[in-house]
Amino acid sequence: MSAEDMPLSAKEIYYKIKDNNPHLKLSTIYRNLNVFEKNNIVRKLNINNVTESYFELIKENHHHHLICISCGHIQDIECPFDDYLDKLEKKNNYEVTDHRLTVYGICHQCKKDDK
Amino acid sequence: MSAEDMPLSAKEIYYKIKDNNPHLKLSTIYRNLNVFEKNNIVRKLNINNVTESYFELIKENHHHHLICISCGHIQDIECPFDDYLDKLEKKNNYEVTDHRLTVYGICHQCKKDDK
DNA sequence: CTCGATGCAAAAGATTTGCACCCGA
DNA sequence: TCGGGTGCAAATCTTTTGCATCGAG
Repeated sequence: MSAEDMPLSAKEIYYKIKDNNPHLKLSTIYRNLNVFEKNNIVRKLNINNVTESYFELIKENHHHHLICISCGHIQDIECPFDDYLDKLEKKNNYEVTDHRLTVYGICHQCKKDDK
Repeated sequence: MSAEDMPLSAKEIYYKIKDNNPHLKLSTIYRNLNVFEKNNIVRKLNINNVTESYFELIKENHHHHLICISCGHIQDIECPFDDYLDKLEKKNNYEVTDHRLTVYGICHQCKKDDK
């Protein structure tokens, strides 16, 4: 798996790899992705109204996603939370382990194209 | 569908309804949920590491979710965003249409039970 | 009777799994 | 030779769909 910018679905990875590894099957990709996920190398993302899962390399910098509902483009956004999660944790008597923020919208390009 | 507190999966709805409506099939439930979703009566949720979709009634108050990864309990949390999304919109030249925040953790009860 | 809702069974699509095989250490 | 990784095919699970039927108006 290369240092891809954008998260990819298993099938996208499959087609991307196909040329160089014509024999690599989709099941193998899923198998490896699962191993990677268990070892915190990739993270699985679920996107609204999209049936397949997407996978992204876990980078050093914690971030979230801004997704164009028109073209499907995904970009990273900074985590806006400072002490919010600590407060939430205390307020609800939870031990917070993870959080996901996903913002959906229409990107600049798609706004233009739509006109 | 009753005024359920917690989001339910199609199957959970199915079993919940079964006693009173023994003939109602899962496919019908999916069909109705899809209609409800199109008409903004229910919202479909994707939860990390959970394969089925969950459905919640759309309430007046905009909110997000705090989910216990141990027992699966889901509770509403307030939306912490004030002008953040406006800024994000401008900064990225997006037209923001939706956003989801999901916080995962271990609830008080599960923390206790684990000991 | 007519139309929309539902039952029913099969299809579709994503993901997983069992088993056999192959290849490198 | 051994063990892990992969191919392959089938299974599994969720969700959707086509078609026939049922029932309220």
